[in-house]
Amino acid sequence: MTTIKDVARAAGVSVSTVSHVLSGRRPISEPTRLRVMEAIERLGYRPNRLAQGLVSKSSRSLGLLVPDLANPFFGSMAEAMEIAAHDRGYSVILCNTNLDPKREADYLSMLLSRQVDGLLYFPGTRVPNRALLEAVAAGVPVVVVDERIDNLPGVFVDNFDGGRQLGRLLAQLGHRSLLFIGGPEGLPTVTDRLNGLRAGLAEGGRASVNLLLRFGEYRASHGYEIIHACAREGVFAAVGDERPTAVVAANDMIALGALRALRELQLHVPRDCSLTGFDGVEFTAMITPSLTTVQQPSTRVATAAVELLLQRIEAHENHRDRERAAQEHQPYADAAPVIPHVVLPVTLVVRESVAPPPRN
Amino acid sequence: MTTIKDVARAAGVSVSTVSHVLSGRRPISEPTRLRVMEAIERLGYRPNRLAQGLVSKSSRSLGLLVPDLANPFFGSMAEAMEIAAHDRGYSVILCNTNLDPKREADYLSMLLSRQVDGLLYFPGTRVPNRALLEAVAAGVPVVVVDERIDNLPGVFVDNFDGGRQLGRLLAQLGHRSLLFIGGPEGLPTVTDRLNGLRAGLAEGGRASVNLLLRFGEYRASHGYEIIHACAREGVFAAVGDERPTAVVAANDMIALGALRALRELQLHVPRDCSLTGFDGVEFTAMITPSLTTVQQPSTRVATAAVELLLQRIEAHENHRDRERAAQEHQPYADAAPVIPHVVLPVTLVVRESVAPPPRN
DNA sequence: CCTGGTAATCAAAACGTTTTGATTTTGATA
DNA sequence: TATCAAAATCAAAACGTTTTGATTACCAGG
Repeated sequence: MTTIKDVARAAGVSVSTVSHVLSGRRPISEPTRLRVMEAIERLGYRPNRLAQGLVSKSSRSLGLLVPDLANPFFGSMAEAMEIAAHDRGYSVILCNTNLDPKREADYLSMLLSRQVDGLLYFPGTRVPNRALLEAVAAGVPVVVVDERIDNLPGVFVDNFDGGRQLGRLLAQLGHRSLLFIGGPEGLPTVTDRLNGLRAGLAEGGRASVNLLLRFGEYRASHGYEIIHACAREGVFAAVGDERPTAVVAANDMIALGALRALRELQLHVPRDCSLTGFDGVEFTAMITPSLTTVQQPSTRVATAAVELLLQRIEAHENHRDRERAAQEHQPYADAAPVIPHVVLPVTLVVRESVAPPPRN
Repeated sequence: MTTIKDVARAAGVSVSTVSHVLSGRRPISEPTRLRVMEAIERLGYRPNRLAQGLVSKSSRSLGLLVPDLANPFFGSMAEAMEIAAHDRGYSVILCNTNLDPKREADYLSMLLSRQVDGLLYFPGTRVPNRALLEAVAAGVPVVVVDERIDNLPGVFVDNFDGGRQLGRLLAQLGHRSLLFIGGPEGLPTVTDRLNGLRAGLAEGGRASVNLLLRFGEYRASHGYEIIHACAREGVFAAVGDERPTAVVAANDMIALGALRALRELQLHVPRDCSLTGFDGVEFTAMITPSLTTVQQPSTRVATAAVELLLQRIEAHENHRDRERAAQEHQPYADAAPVIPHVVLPVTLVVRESVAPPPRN
């Protein structure tokens, strides 16, 4: 490894001069600058970020905690976030939590050890992770994404509105009996989408709709099993308003599994039963039938999250500096601790998987 | 931040004693050990990995360069790799190359700055990236995954065999005219799968098969467009052995797009045309019709890649140490520079998307 | 009762940077 | 020509660790 010392020696200047050439924090004469640059080039010098981080107390990296990268929703989110972070000079340390609180705690500790400047966190469970709250208490800037946690800053989509648009659509088509397959019960995304759905159905003129609720995981297998379980219970053999004529899945993966199961039950989508998803991942446009879903602006969500996190990081650093400068007196209490929640709009994408209910 | 110094002071011992308690490299008396541990606990001390890395010259982190996380194939690979790395005490820095050589070079430089111990690299183009080769030349251990690069160590699946199994299957079903939709022309995975396909067809008794070749990108849109383009050229209107009765896609994404297009052309899969994919990502089991594909053991590939990389890293470190110890004489030339290539087996998964060709 | 090895501890150097105070040089102004 | 500020440079401290002699205390073997 060639170090800044080697460069200094090669250029015949002091170490600090090389540093100043690189950072531009102090004026350097043109001839010296050129000599230094030449030496850097010639020796292939690359500053050691560990050393930089040690003195600057900032690693210029973010921790990304995500439940399940195999899910393309999280995949594209992670991709967009990494790109946004890279654009602003930050690296991303990937952590696969698998929704396991133990793993999360483990990762959090590692990330703090690595002096990350901030955390991008996808919650996957209802109760906020203890270790996360400790990290927040320890002063690490955090932005929560996708799933709301009340007193933490975050970026989300308007899940209620998405649900409402679905509800209106289905009501207008004439559906009076729905099966809602949620993710984990009580999770804000699930609850908001469901409440939105109810509101939309009401707006669509269906005052009283038969709404069957099931909860579980955000996975294809869950959608698949719920449908089969319902079938075993005779749900789809019922008549009149007892029989659901549409399945509303809380996300696209669940819908995918449900679609598979419906097909195995010889229920044609959308002829015998409509189906909707949520998130709008790429494959929903490609499958047969193409899936009616609510599209999240994933890139915008990801960018907004990184943006917000970097803002917080800067604020945090300034705060620390100010504290250090004026440690003897507290001139004014901290400004109102507003917790920013960015909410982005969603778009209903109507595709082949919905139709009026069968009449019989 | 509480540092090792604070702990030392609190426990009434020297800094090096604390370090030895933590590392176990020198004996420490039980009472002292307990006092130190208590202080660590009480102060919530967490060693600063930047500082550790600076002195140990190892950041205990790996760079992961992946073309496109939105693709669930790469998503699950990345997930499995991160988990394997984490299990062995390494963190993963995520880099989204998007197949852009400029971005790759950029990331590589950043990763070297960050003193990563090794690189996990998914090549996406035929010509190996210049910057990557420079990194290798600079002595950074690299393991290439999925796509072969001849003189770099790597982990791959038996693409030829996968192609062959598909060929045998289709030949046995009676197909005599196929459309192969590849990824980028010349890419080893594409070529191997195609050559395997040919071999399989021959083995299956179809000495001469009409094989129409198209190349492009590993994306759904590519499969979609190729099918439509072929239709415009009248490929599917041809008669006899001119008309392909099966479409072999070089991966699942292409197959997904092709399926969509075939459906738009009113060609039923598999009645009018069979279809196969490659990789075996989760959704292939869920779509309609479920997709016949070649399953990669992604977790095993990922684990093997991490394993191999860590081996190389250790070897590299020992090598450096030995060099330093015995710098005056070269006792023996380096052992034969064997480039390990781990090849893992694939599994043909036959599902609904294939059938005998229509007879007419 | 000495000898030597090991256990236990400490002090100091090193890792590669940035930052800061001090010093010298330069150029313009009075 | 003397003065002063700004420009240009350097030396040294600091960041939080690990590693490595060096030192002391202890105990067993002769």
